[in-house]
Amino acid sequence: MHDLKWIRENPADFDAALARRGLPAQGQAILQLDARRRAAQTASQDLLARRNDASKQIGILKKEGKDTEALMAEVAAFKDQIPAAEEEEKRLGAEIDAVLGIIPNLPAADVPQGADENDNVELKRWGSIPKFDFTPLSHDQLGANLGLMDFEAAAKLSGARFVVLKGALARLERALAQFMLDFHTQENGYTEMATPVLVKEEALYGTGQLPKFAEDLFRTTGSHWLIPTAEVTLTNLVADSILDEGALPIRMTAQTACFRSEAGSAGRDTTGMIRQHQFQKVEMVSIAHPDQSAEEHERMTSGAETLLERLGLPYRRILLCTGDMGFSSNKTFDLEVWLPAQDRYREISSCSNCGEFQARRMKARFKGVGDKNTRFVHTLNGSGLAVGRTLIAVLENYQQIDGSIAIPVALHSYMGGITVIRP
RNA sequence: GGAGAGGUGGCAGAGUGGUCGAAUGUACCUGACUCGAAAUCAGGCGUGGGGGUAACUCCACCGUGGGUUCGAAUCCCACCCUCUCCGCCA
Repeated sequence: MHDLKWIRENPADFDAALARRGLPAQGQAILQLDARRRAAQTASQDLLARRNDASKQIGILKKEGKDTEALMAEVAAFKDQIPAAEEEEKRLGAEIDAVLGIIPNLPAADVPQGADENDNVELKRWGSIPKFDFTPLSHDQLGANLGLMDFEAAAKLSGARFVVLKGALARLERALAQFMLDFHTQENGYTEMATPVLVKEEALYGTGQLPKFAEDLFRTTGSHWLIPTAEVTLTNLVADSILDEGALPIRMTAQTACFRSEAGSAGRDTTGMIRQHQFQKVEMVSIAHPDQSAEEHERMTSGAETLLERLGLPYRRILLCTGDMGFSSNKTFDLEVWLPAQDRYREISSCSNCGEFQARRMKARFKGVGDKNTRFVHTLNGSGLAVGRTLIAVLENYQQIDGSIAIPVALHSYMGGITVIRP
């Protein structure tokens, strides 16, 4: 959500930033609506003020035992205008909200201009790409050969884009999540949280998934929606609050199942575990002071990188261009892990600074000691990491010629003595 | 699911139709006293929005949404949430 006041004062900057996102100018249209809304507000408030004043007089007169007939008649004369005036104000307000609610965050100044992922900028690479003296298999082939990854069983239960893991692979998924959580909580300053995965519409509005991206989500027949990421629950924990400045930054992490309809992804990544309707993810969320959010963004991304490094998985860091960034983000780093069978890097983490965009939508503010006004916090979120994709990366990068998987040393203590998963 | 109680400012807690955005206490901030602190005293102390260069002023908000009324924290209706007891249950 954007600041109307700011748009009023900087309509050209607003439109220029929208243009960077490939969107048409909307400043003028918004400001016209805004002017109409404020006029309606003034009109309706004027009526209310007159009514309040008259009512107060009536109260005083009655107390003095005087006649109030004349005044009451006077109020009645304009009172019936009030509902219409309020209605008009409400209608225009809703109209503005509808327009503003689907405008994405504006890109930060240092985000490169671009149309799509081809214009993203690679910032760094870590690790050496493993060389195999055999043809490396894909994770789903490896999993099937091990007899521990079953897409047909999942299809029987749930249809396409689900998986059943078994034995050591189920254990590996659990080990990875636990390894990640232990790092975040013990070394990275995050507090572990366990949150619902079913949420109300308001929460999804707060983080920006709604109203625009309803088709990407699953919803219940009741009024709940399934979260596509724990970013939704963790970030919305500070919704409708005024935090003490000293409490910032607030760092939270959670492992949850994530649910995505993958509408519009038909035909992409149809085999294997890359793109599932349900997957485990460890998420990091930071609620930061505006002055420190850039620093926090770097810190968060580094944390995700550390996990990949400890797992010995080659990756690169990408700075997303304006055309590839998510709706709520003003700057996003993606981490992409090397997948030998695909012979390319694939996204395994996305770390975004949303600035005050989400905070405005969910009214998450802070106040310093002695400050007169509240300010909006900055919200950041990042995967640390997508557990399913990390499992894929471990399988493919640590595969051996006999089809066995060597377990990265960092996971040994989590695997109950298993150091190699054999067919 | 059944029965009952309740949702008021950071917290506690008054307020059942009228100068109530809301007593009082506490916490917090400022000042006085003090070498300093405590105690004490005085003042201040919610959020969002409109108008105004400003001083300032207006509107809304007492769980949420409707309604009654000249006027609603207070009355009526619906919903949500919390607590207690009963039933069921991972």
